[in-house]
Amino acid sequence: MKDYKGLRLGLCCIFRKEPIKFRQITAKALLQSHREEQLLLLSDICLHNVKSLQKSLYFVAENEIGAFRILSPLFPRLTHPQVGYQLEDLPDMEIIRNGLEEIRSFRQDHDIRLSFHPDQFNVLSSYRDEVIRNTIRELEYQGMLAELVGAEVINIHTGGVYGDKESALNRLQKNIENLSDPVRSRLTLENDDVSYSPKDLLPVCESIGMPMVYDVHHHRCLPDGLSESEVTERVVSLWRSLGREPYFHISSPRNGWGGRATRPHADYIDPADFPSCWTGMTATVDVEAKAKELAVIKIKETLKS
DNA sequence: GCATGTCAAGTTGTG
DNA sequence: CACAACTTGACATGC
Repeated sequence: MKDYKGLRLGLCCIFRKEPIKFRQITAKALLQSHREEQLLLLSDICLHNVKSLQKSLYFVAENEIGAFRILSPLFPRLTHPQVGYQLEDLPDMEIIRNGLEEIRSFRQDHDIRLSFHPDQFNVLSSYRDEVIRNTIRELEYQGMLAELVGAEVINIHTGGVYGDKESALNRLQKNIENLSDPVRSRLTLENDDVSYSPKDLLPVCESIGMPMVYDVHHHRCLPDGLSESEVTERVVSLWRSLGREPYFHISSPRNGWGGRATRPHADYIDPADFPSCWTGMTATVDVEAKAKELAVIKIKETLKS
């Protein structure tokens, strides 16, 4: 049984070199077939993706990577209004469920931290009922999956401001209260690079006991007067007060810090971008870099020396 | 084979 | 005002 003390690095969703692929399908493609055929196709893809997730965890364990972010469309189009489905509808449902259970126990035995990061369409601060409804449906799907595979975190961004941040944050809090327990207990808020900084989110998170995922790259794109070590300290005590391990994100800009286009992610992490106050800490750091597993392994080596 | 356009969904900032 | 960016890629189509 692996037990991570100190920094635990996380891999996000997919691989660059390692031959582990996830399959996809669009609603448009599905709509060309009848329901029975759709479900056969979807079953194939879901089964393939569950096997790929198993392989991902084997790779992660072998390379002493401590966390893995599961890509959102693991079960593609599950909540789509026209072609959506339930696990029970899939012909291979039993093998799929067994696969998910195997993932859950492997994760536990190897102390691998699993997370979800729902897409940008999930906005709990929206003033539109339809957006909220769709968001909740998607979050509930990810919550159900999180239960099945033993994932601990469902991390989202706050979303829009709509010209009035305070009202938006109030709507966010109200909508969070109405989530089911599997979702609410896993939900985390991440600071973004255009609207919500740690200074905006920390008071909310601290008041409702919601952990905050600290993305230091976003913080550098959207400075708020708080220093990185100040934010780190508050984020850490927030997670610890909930008895959980803190969660950070790191990435490097593809085009350097000088120009305007700092947002796109680079292939690797520049060690100089890694906050010095994080080293030696017991925490998880997801590595958001385009070279994926290669970037995680590389920064891991660098941090060791 | 390989290059290219398309994919459910929201919001913001840029050109 | 259209479009890219966001965590980004995979797939279908056409040459």
